[in-house]
Amino acid sequence: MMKLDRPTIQQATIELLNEDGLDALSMRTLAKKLDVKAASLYFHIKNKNDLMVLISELVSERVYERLQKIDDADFYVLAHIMREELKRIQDSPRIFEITFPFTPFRSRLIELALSQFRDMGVDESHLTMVGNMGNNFVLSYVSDEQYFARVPDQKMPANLPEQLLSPIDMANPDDAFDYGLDIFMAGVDVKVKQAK
Amino acid sequence: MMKLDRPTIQQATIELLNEDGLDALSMRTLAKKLDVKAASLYFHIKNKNDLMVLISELVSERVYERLQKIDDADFYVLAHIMREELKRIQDSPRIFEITFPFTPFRSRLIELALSQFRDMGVDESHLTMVGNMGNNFVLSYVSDEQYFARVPDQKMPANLPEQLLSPIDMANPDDAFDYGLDIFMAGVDVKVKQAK
DNA sequence: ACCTGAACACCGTTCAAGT
DNA sequence: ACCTGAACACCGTTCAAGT
Repeated sequence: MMKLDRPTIQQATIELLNEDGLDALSMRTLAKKLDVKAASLYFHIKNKNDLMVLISELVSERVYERLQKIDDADFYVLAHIMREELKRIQDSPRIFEITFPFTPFRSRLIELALSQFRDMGVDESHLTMVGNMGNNFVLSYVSDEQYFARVPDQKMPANLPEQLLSPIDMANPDDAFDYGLDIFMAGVDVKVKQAK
Repeated sequence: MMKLDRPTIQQATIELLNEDGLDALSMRTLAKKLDVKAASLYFHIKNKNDLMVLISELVSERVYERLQKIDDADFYVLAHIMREELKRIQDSPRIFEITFPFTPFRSRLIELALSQFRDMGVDESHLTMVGNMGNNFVLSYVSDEQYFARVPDQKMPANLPEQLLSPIDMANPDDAFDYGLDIFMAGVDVKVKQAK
């Protein structure tokens, strides 16, 4: 029916991810969704890893484009936009974790974050550490959000100390994200001032 | 030859991980290493996920036992010991990420970390957030360490801005870890004082 | 009690062959 | 140029059958 091309494959991949998650995504299920045979996909994409990179690049591009429209965006802004775009695709944080990080748009985001930290006063020798840490914070946070949104409450252990971890206080996930981001940014600030 | 039991399987799994990594670990390769057929493994363990949990529990137990011997261990100590034990098994951070977190020893570690943060003055409503963040920091850090130790330098892009990211400044990975941990702990401190 | 042969229902990927 | 049938070399898991 529909002509098969990379954007179509990309779109179907995202739909499949949002329906059943990364573990259910195979070249065969993807082909079935597109009413095509698995082998056909290989005419348009090199392999499955390529497909994963395509997704991480799409997310990175969306984040990058949104940031272009904002003047003087700091890491607070970057982190919030990144989280929003990651949340649009189920398991996208895991995809970021398993793919090679230095693809075009993702590299630009890294450069951007690094320049933001440089502006905060972080010295060169610690820049990549801080950049990685900021990146990992956002990825892990959204990964946890998506994980606990899927794990049914019953599977949570009932004998936890004072019910502390039940739904991982995802009651106010937005506040919790801001709180964590504050911790990170305040910590960076302290270290910058210490160095002076 | 050797009698097959859970500890033997556990040991072989760790050796296989340290030789070829998680992606190369299959029930069949594991069986081959033990001079046994894949089906035999299922007499001793429920399934592959069970095996992954076994590994995460082993690491957690080692961390827990070491912490028991230290009086007044704070999160600095916990994080350092956790990193050391994670580093002993290739891809163990990824195993932590894909397995259910509330297993016996791992739960104890979580409780321990939470009580450490409580002692620092973190209030109940933010405890799990801070606990998750500390946990994610250590896991992501070791994951990155192991990742960049395996990716050959040639695969790194040559056109990065000022060579900033080349070996991800893994020149002094220990200092970088301390720096990141300082950021986190200092940030927590700031937020605690803010709340007062 | 412990192990295996054989099978089932999947994978990712390749490639000659079709249109 | 684009798609497919068929195959290859793998997976995790089950289970009747063997000892």
